[in-house]
Amino acid sequence: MKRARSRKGAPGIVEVAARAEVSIATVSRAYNHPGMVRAPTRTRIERAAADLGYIRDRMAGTLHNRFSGTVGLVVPTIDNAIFAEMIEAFAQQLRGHDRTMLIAAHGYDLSLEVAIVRSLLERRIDGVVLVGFDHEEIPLSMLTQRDVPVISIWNYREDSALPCIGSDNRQAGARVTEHLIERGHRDIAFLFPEVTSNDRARDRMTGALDAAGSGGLTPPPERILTCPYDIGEAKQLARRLLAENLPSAIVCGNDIIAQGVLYACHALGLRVPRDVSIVGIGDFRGSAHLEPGLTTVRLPARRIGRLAADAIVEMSETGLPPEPFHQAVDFSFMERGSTRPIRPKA
Amino acid sequence: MKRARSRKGAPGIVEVAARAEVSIATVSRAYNHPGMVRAPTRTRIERAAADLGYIRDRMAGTLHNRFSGTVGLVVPTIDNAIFAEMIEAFAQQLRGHDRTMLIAAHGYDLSLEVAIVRSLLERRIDGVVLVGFDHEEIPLSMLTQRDVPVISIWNYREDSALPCIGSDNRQAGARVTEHLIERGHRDIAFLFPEVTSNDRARDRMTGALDAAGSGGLTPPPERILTCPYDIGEAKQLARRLLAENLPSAIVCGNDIIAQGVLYACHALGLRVPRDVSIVGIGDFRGSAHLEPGLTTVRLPARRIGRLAADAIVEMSETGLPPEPFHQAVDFSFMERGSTRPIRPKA
DNA sequence: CCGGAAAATGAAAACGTTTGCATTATTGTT
DNA sequence: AACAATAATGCAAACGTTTTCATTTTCCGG
Repeated sequence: MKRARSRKGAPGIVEVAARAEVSIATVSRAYNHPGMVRAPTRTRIERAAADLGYIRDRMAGTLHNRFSGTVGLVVPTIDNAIFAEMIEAFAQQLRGHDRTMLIAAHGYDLSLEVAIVRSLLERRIDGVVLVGFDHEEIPLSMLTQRDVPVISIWNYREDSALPCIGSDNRQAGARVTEHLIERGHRDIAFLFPEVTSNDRARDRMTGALDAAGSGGLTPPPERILTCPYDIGEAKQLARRLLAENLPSAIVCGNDIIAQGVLYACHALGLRVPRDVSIVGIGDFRGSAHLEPGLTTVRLPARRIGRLAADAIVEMSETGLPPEPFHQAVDFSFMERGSTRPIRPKA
Repeated sequence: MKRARSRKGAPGIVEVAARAEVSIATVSRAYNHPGMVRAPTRTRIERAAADLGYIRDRMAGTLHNRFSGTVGLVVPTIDNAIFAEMIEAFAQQLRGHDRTMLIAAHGYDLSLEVAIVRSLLERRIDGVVLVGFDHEEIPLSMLTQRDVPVISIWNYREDSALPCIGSDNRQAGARVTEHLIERGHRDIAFLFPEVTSNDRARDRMTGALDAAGSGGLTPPPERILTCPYDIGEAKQLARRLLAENLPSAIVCGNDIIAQGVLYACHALGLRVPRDVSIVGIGDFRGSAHLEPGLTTVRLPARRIGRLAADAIVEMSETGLPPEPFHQAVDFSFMERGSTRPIRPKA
């Protein structure tokens, strides 16, 4: 049984107006268009508000305005090193714009996204940021029907239907693979997460495999493995792979998998990079400090978060698509200790 | 210049009511008290709503109700392995209660908390969850003045002023230290994060040092170091410590520091646990899979998140303090490969 | 088939703001 | 000092719901 709490000591705009001896309209303006009210009046109002401990009710305002000052962020998961970085940067940048973040995770279950977007819409968000390009049709149409700005982040495609801010994951996958090929590696294994309904992983894998092809390599099926996003499971999978038939190098779909693989090497007494080279993708916090440091590609998570915040706020204010519509944010290749050149076997 | 977007195709309750040929009151009831409207009517309404693509505006309802269905979570940072786990569990559990999470991070700057709490209050949250016990007076009083439920999570004290759900960090600190002492370690170094305005770290350190004292140890000042929450910096700090004057064991304030220390050992060619034992606190994702596995204390992050969600929702519904007011959630000691017993030097 | 109780529905008044329009105060100009 | 022009303020009508109270409909036993 719900019991409504009494609105004990919460003064409203009316109380402030009374105390400052002005109308509520003036109080409202003092907050929303400070330039419109004379300095002395404003001071009186500020004083009154402070005395009373007034906190305005933005929800009430939202009713009249078109804007709630709240932006939705929908991610696969919060509990992920590199998303977390992006999320934090996004939230912080939003605060700078006097906006608040509503966040929800769907755990890679796209069908959950519709419920989530719906719930966001019920809260009258000013915009939504989604991760990647794989989405169901319904949530997208719900958003466009209501003219709520949407952007896709993390991945980049020059021809995406949604405005996007992110790195080209195909290139990232290609980059690390090329690095290995350039160094003379020919027997390369590929460990990627499940790619269904995950365009980032899919693009990375495509990029990696294409690069292999361009390098004259055709990795046999047993060299292409699906691996969960989890250090422990990656480690276990890698142990089997490494024990059976050691490749000369391993391309990992992300740094977490790479970390698992590296630990598997430690556990098996294999030396990295002497016995096997490892590359990751992402450059998670800590990847640089592994022993040896992980060769990987740095995805600028914080930058993407900040840019996304700026873009979605601007879109909600102008009502226009962002400029540029497709924004590629550069990644950088980080060569560290986990890879080394090999002489091709004669 | 702001340009208000037109409310293009967004039907309101009025449109639904018209199409279903009932009054708006009935539509409202169909959503909020389904039992109150006859099945055929309800079906007509649902049909109409679906046809129109109606999404209710909870903000408008909030105006009349006391509740917004939104709960605030204020954390030091989102970008932290173990908080992220808690956050995700919290958000998920909230969704189960048909609530949404507003989250904000203050980056260990408590003075920011007041701005954050204020901003939450402006959004009419139904409750706030804070991390730990170190808080400024103002945000707390703002909350109590408005009768907004608050709970503190993560840490536990049987006499805290705020209701709390968390583990006893003093005990956690003591537990890992005792483990080392029991195994014969006498020269123990302590690496803890800055403890000002961080009661969790402070309690862990207190616990660790107390345990040392009870074990007859009085660690000299050069064995007690302050270490940032960062793998790289911890690694660097540890390199110096280990090179100068090797202790037989190291107690780390959290698993991130422990990870840095472990990498420092690898880098220096020290074998763990042969040359030095390491313990952490937290049991972050991945700590089990390090080589060697990290001996640590598992703090049940997800459980805390879930319990917190349940508690804050219940408080907002009943208006009563939670039961129990002080909830200790057990941690478990995880003995793994990073520690070993030593024979005391004769 | 009726009367009365119970259940379902409707009409209208909130909720706390913002803003268009009307009104009043303040300038600056001769 | 008087007048227009302009700036500051107030009044009252939104905004999209929920809920109270009154009214109508349904249900049921006689």
